[in-house]
Amino acid sequence: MSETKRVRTRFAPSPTGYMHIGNLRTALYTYLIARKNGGDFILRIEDTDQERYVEGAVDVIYNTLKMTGLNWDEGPDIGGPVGPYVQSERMGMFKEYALKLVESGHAYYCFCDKERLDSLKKNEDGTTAIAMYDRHCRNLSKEEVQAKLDAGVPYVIRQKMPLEGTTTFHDEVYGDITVENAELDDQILIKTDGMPTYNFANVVDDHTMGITHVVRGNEYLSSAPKYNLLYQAFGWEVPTYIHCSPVMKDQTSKLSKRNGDASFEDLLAKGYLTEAVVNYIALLGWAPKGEQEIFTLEELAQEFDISGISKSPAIFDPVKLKAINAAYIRKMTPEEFKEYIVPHIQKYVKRQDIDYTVLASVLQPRTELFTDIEELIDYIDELPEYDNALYCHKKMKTNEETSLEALKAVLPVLEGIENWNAETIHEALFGLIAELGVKNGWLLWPVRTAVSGKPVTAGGGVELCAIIGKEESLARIRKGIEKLS
RNA sequence: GCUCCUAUAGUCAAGCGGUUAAGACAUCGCCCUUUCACGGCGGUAACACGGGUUCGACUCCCGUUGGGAGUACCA
Repeated sequence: MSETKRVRTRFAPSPTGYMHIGNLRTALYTYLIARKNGGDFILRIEDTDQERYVEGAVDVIYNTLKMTGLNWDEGPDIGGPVGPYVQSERMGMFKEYALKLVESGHAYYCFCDKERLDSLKKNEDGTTAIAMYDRHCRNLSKEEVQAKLDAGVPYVIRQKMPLEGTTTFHDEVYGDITVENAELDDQILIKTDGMPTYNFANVVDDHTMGITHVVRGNEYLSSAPKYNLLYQAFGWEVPTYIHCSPVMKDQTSKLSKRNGDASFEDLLAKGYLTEAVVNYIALLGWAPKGEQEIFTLEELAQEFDISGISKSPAIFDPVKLKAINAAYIRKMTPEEFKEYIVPHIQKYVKRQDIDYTVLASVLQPRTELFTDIEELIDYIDELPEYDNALYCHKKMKTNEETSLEALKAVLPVLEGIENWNAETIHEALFGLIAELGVKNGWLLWPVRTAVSGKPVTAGGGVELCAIIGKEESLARIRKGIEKLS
């Protein structure tokens, strides 16, 4: 292992139409490892499966990575020294590499047809047999091979696995893993159509692109020994492997498209901030050294360490995501939050002549997701129907009588305010409180109730009045007085 | 079936043979307070089980059980 070799990582998604959270996490870790080490982050599109190709899927990949800030240094759109970066454009080279392996005795031609292969997978009694190729063509003589080739018999090229001994590979998160070579299937490298299988293309691509750290899901853990053998057969340096455990929906099932919460897009649609999502998934399967949990992407690039990646599957917890989202919202400046929330307020509130600044300020500490705000602002357009019982509050020492008294005292004071805003209202009402020598709640609770008609609101009486304006506030207080009389 | 991986509170997780077994989210209580939040303080809650190894195991080994993955001319 050369210490000075520049770190190069790659994210190699298949364009399947949406960005799975587990995939995005892999992309994030891949990116972070490159950045942490001052290396290159490469994007390679693995589109060799024409059947699964989805229109526009590549854009989803681009857009997601851009939005989350996972900027790539080389990729299909920006090029780079080891292109092309789209696998389907690299097809020409693989067969040559496979032929080299045939020559060196690490691979061989196989002429078995599908029928014969299928028959191997079933026992005479119909039960499923060991799903391994029986190596029928492994020992054909040069002449036999040539004869079949000349006759134009379709073939594949298979990897020739050692029959005995063991193969050990090293993974940065799982450590050394050893398997019996006898367990390894003589996997297909080149298909009948001359195209490489994923397993083969991946190794060749990673090597020719100079990838030093391979980050991927741990579903590849079992194929890693085969990869290693391939690298060795070519005489190539084996990259550093980092296998990540899956992201789960619950104890037994993976996060899936069906659940509607598996993709990055879905999360955004639910109201989550991209920074919060990135922050959360970083934590899902990785633990920072210290106790800080809220990180910007730049901070993550500093803090990230492979040793913090965990081995067991992690369950995606929307509640924790929500808490992190809330932390991001509280971290915004009041101006940022206002800018962010006003468009959402306008989805639910028709009136335009309200004090958005005060409204935003009372909403900010109470908003975890912007989709939560609807019921916090539903009193603005019109006063909800409410029962006089709402005026009774034990702790505030209020009841219908005291409330009537309070509202009657409040009305003229508010009427007298020229410049209607939160400060002047506060000043006026607290002046009245001092004058009457009553508890804050005794006066303010009825105001809040009369103005909102709700038992729970974002903001107190002063803020509510400021938000809905003088005219509307006075009208609602008069209505309250009327109801209580 | 076979092979590989994995196992600390409800969840994410720290821990690398000797700890009062961190922290965060959730939950509960208190304080603050014009409601609810926010904020502050505190509480409940975990080493899956059984064998070893060791003076000593959450930590190492072996099983069992639970969970995940692989076993394609898909990626």
